[in-house]
Amino acid sequence: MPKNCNFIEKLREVGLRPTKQRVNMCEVLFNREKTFHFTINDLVKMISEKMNQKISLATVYNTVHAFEKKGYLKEISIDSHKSYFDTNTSAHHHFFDEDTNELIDCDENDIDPVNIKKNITGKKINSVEVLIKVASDNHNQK
Amino acid sequence: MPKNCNFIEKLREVGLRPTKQRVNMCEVLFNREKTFHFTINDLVKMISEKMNQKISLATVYNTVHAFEKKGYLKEISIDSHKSYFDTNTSAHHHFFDEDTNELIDCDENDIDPVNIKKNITGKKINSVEVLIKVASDNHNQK
DNA sequence: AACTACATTATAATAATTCTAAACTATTGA
DNA sequence: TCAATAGTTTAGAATTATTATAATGTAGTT
Ligand SMILES: [Mn+2]
Ligand SMILES: [Mn+2]
Ligand SMILES: [Zn+2]
Ligand SMILES: [Zn+2]
Repeated sequence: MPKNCNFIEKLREVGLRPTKQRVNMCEVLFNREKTFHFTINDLVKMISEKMNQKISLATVYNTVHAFEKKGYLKEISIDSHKSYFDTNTSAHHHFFDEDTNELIDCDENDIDPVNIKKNITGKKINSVEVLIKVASDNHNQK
Repeated sequence: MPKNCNFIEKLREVGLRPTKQRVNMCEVLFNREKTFHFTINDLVKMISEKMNQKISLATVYNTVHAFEKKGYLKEISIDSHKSYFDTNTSAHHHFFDEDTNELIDCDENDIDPVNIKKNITGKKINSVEVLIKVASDNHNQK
């Protein structure tokens, strides 16, 4: 999202009350050039630092889930026991760097579209996600 | 794995002591026709029932991780806060039925090989996993 | 301003997982 | 054969992530 979005408007549009906490979170999450990945704990720290005031952990959970439900955020699953969230809500794939535990977006050009030839009968495909685990070229095995 | 494997031998081969608990777990996990997916809690129940005696939760965790390290099991990540494990350790992809929370193996023929055109520089690809989330054809959205 | 619905908060509760340290067991080799 | 040793199991405590609770606060409406 571009700079100087009117987050109050944006929140109203999707039916979320523009409370101080939610607007703050919008600033931290969306008022930047590039999308990024974060954990809840990352986010709590970012908000506390940027806004220079405390925010309740429960509020961060609630608000992140509110944003997720409204399509502002996506949850990404990795072989870890943490939830990662993504401000890039378009359908895309990921590299996961096992050396650094970093989640990296695949570019459109990095990977060909996944071709599913046969689906489960009577079911609709809701999403297709590819996770490519990488590590340094050495003798590194997970 | 076929029936009547000598699990004691198998465990020794990979350097795991064939303790009573490990052999029991092998029976439950591998002495069957088809591979399957399970959570730790599933497994504790299965072992307790089949062996008709208690097993410590910590032992199940330890042993599952020991098996995972030795390549007997694979961990599968889903957008849930539970770990699923898989007795099918070959490289394969999954459907996840969001109606039933069931994890289903993709068949070789269900999906074309994933073509990665550009990898992260200096990194080796350790795994490529596709997760296809499906739900009943109705007005079901996650 | 007052009312109402919704949101935030601190804190407690729950759930999954890991840690601890004592008791136990498989393996080795005298 | 049997003690020594290294590795394993166990119950329970600790840790971590997440969710629930219920009191307090705030946004939107009249
Ligand atoms: Mn979640
Ligand atoms: Mn795990
Ligand atoms: Zn992403
Ligand atoms: Zn599988």
